Amino acid sequence: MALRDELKKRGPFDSIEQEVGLSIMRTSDLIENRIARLLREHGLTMSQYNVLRILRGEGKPMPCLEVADRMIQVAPAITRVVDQLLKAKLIVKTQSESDRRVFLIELTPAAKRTLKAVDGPLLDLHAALMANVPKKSLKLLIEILEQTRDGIGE
Amino acid sequence: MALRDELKKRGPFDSIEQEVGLSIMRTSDLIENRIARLLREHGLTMSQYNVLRILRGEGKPMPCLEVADRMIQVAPAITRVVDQLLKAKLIVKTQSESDRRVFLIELTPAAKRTLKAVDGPLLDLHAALMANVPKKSLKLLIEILEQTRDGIGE
DNA sequence: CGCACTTACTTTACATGTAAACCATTCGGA
DNA sequence: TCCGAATGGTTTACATGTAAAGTAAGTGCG
Repeated sequence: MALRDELKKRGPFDSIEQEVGLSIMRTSDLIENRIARLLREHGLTMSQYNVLRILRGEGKPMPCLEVADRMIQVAPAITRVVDQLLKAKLIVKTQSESDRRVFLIELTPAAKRTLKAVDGPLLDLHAALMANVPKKSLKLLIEILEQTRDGIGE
Repeated sequence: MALRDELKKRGPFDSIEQEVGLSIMRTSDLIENRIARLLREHGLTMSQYNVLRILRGEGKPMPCLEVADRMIQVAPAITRVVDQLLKAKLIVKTQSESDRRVFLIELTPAAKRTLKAVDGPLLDLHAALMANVPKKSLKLLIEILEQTRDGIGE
């Protein structure tokens, strides 16, 4: 369905650029909702999952802010997510000995199990979300979006 | 820059579908941030602006939930935004006489002035955000994203 | 007529994002 | 060596999104 109808918008868009912007944001929203719902079934929120995923990718303890940096998130947000994950016993936090300002976080075995349980369904979900779009369009989409982001960079 | 580098991701993506999903979400985020910043200069948040914009589009008083519906937002969120806009004297709220459950909201002259002041800069911003992308790609983007959304619909 | 059901909102509780101010620790340089 | 600046985090305050429960006011049907 055309975006204009989805949004029950009366008039036409003011410009094609505006329509593209809204289109990207709307599509993103739909995808996020679906992913969030899947993760919720496993007791995780998006940002909690992201922290765990980054820690797994790294494979060893990481400073909080470095995790935040990879999520392109601001510091206060990480502090809270880390607190939640600590409470859920999905990570452990230790003070670095070489620099006592630094706190390192690390996955617990329980977190690793949870991640493993999420892997398959999440991959399936991504595939399902894009099932309607031919591979060729997907490649094109990646290219155009990358080009778009390059033009936005602050 | 490739998404993988932007996210400082170590390994490759697990699938092209996943990469597209992340790419859409990341691009959306960048756009939203820029728009939010512009609106903030005019004392508005995204959702406040959206409410005002919808009211202007309608041109006459509207029930709260109908506004929420067009924003694809859930009821509680609207209640709060409406409260803020009331406090900022950008809308007025009256109880419908025909159905006393319904509360109608309407723009104040101040809101109309604010909207008018935002129109130009916002249109310029949308154009600037997409300046890097050829018109043809924009049209393609709209098509592919629409196709994507059609495949997601719940 | 009267009671169950729906509708239009509001309230509360929780997760998240942003900005600004605040600690503690470390670093760099006079 | 001592002090101010930079760094790693936390806290607070505010806007937003979601879910769930509650309230007030219509609607429908026996």
